This record gives sequence, C-alpha cells and structure tokens, in this order.
Amino acid sequence: MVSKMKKVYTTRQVGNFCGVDLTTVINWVKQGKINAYKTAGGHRRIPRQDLRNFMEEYSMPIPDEIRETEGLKILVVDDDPNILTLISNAMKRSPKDYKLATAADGFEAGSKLERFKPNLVILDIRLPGIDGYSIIKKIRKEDKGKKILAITAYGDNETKDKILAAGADGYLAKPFSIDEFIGTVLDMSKNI
Amino acid sequence: MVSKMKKVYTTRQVGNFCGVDLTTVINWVKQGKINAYKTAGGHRRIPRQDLRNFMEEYSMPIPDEIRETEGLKILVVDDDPNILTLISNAMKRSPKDYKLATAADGFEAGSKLERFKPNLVILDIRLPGIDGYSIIKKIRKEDKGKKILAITAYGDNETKDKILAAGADGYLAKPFSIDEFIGTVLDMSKNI
DNA sequence: ATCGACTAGGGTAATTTGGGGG
DNA sequence: TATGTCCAAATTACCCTAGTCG
Repeated sequence: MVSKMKKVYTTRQVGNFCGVDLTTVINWVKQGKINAYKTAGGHRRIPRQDLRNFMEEYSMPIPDEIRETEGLKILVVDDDPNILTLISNAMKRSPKDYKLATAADGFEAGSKLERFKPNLVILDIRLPGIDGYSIIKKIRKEDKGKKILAITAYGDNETKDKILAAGADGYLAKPFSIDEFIGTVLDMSKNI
Repeated sequence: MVSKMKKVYTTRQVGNFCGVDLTTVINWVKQGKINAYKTAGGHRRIPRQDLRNFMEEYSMPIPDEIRETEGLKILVVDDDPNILTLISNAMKRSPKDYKLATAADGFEAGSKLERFKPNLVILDIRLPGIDGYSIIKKIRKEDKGKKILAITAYGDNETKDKILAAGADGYLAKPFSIDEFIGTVLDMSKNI
C-alpha cells in the first residue's frame, strides 16, 4: 500500500509547522538553513525529509505529519550471532511494534541502510575491518533524523566521547542486560 | 536482461515529481518550459529525458526513477587513489559514454550500489577489511544483470578460479595497461 | 463503465519589496 | 546599531472545480 502522504511543503505550511511567518521561512531558505527547490514559476518547495532534518537540527518539536509513520525500523549492524539473537529476543519483549533487519559487515550495512531505510541503527563500533566511527559520521551526514545506538566492548570515557562526537545518539557498553537494552531502545525510539 | 524501457510520463505524474498540480505542468508545457508531445487524442506526454533536462535546468531534486539512465554506469570499489585516477583517466579515452562513481570501503560500496545502481562494478578483490569474494557473491545473488570485473594483485590460477567461481564476469591482474583495461571494460559493457 | 487527462475560470496563495517594532 | 522576524501591498504563480473527452 502506497502512502498518499504529501511529500513536499510550501513556505506557508513550513511556517505553520515552525510557528513563524512565511517570509521568515523564505529568509531561512535564502540563508541556506533549510534546503528547498523552486518550481518553474519560482515558488519554493521543501521536501519533507529536508524539513525534518532542519527541525531536527534546530531541536524543534516535530509534528506527526512530518515524521515518517512507518513505525520503528531497526537495522542491527554486528557480526556476532550472539548479539543478533540477543537483540531479536529482547525486542520480542518490547511493547512496541517494529521491523528488524541485520547486517554482518560494512557492505551489508551500506546496502541495507538504503534498501530497508531504518530509523534506528544499532551498530557495533568495533567490527573487524570496519571503522564504526566513520560509518556513524556518514549516516549522520545523510540523515539527521535517524537514531544511532553504538555498542562497544570498551566502556571507557574516551571511547564514549568518540562515539558521541561522531554523531551517535547513545551507546551501550558490553556486557549489558536485556532490560538495559530495551530501555535504551525504547527511549531512543519514543519519537518514532 | 531487465533493462528499462524508455518511459514517458503524464502531466499528473510530472506534477507529483515536481510538487505541483497537473494544471501547472500543463502551463509549463504551454510556456515551453518543459518539452512534451501530444497523443492523437490531445493528451500530453513527457519523455523521461525531457523531464530530466527540465528538472536539472530548474535545480529540482531528481528522483532515482528519473535519474536512471540506460547508459554505462561504472562503480569502482577500491581504496587506492592511484587506481581510481588511473581508471578515470583510462575511461576518458574510451569511446563510450559513461558515468562513474567510486567507493573506498565496504560500506560505501553497499550504499552506492543501491543509490547509483551501476551496471558495471569494478572491484579490488583484496581491500583491507573486505572480503571481495563475498561481495561478488552478494551482488550476483541480487542482480544477475550487473557485470562484475575483479581486480587482483595476484594473477595465479587459484585466485582466478575463485574469482570466477564467486560469480565475476572477468578479472584483471595488476599491473595492467590502460589499453588492456579499456579493452576489458568495452568488452564487458558491449551489451549495455 | 471506469479512469484519467483535458479546458476554462475564479479563487487561493506564494513571490518580492519595503518598512516597522522587539 | 545589528539582527531576526512580522506585516502590508502589488503581482502573478498556482490550485481547484466542473464538465468534456479519450
């Protein structure tokens, strides 16, 4: 079933969402703060994803209409089958409806990120042959709305700082309990 | 072969792509801003290439569906900048029209494979942290139409066999000449 | 019979510019 | 003062509707 939801918005609609006048939205566009394109007649159009990125960046409350309402979609990037089963078992106990996909290496991670379009990415920061930090940065650069939860075997402060600096929304240090995990996931996905 | 047919769009479809009403699209056509032809019954049809030109001219975001070209699209997966420049220089001497994208690690490879949708993938079989054979297998499993050219530093028979067994359409052992490279690429892309 | 593109027109809304108040 | 935002006015791009036709 194809959603009939509107994909692009006019300046006035964006103004209403943000609580400002439409001319102010035009200024934001001119200053490059929010991405937009123009119709052949010169009217501005703001794609929903760009609006979302903008509102996310400026910490505005995001109305349901703007948010993709396809529900929680989790992509787990890890090559440890124990972690994968642990997570899928844990999520069965979660009260939220969700969809789950997994990726065992960098190639799959990049591929499924595009195909599955998750809104929560859980990734092991130290996968063999993968630079987890750079993946976080790349995801964050593309999409400010995606939540990123990093899993690390090392709970030291330096690692934590690097994770957050790269753009992750949170982290879990191994080993962690199922309750901890569910709590963190629910917390991160509460706006999804 | 799953090659896409040349496609044309109706005014409503173009309107959806551009975020405007179909009557506005009709106005654009009347003003000559976008090229279209009419059916015998007077209905407007906009060929994909014309739509593309129009959207490019007005800096509109172009959806994948319209961006897809029928020409040669090459994705080079390698982290060695020398190889990358060598390949892009070599392709400049190629008689064929083509588009080129590069990926330096597994994550980018997976991501660009989905976004760029190449019909020829050239990949270094021994990238650090990447199992080239498994990538070949995954590409082949998803899409039997894509051509895969493996590049290897080891020209021994065992390596060659493994490459072909994984599903690649050919290989080149380093070092290779530009002429060799062009010849191989042209041979592989002759049906594209 | 249904679906979708067409025309024509009046109504709505986005544009630019300039100016005022916080 | 400098800045970001709002407001007003004129212009025009765009939307919507009804009825026709493919």
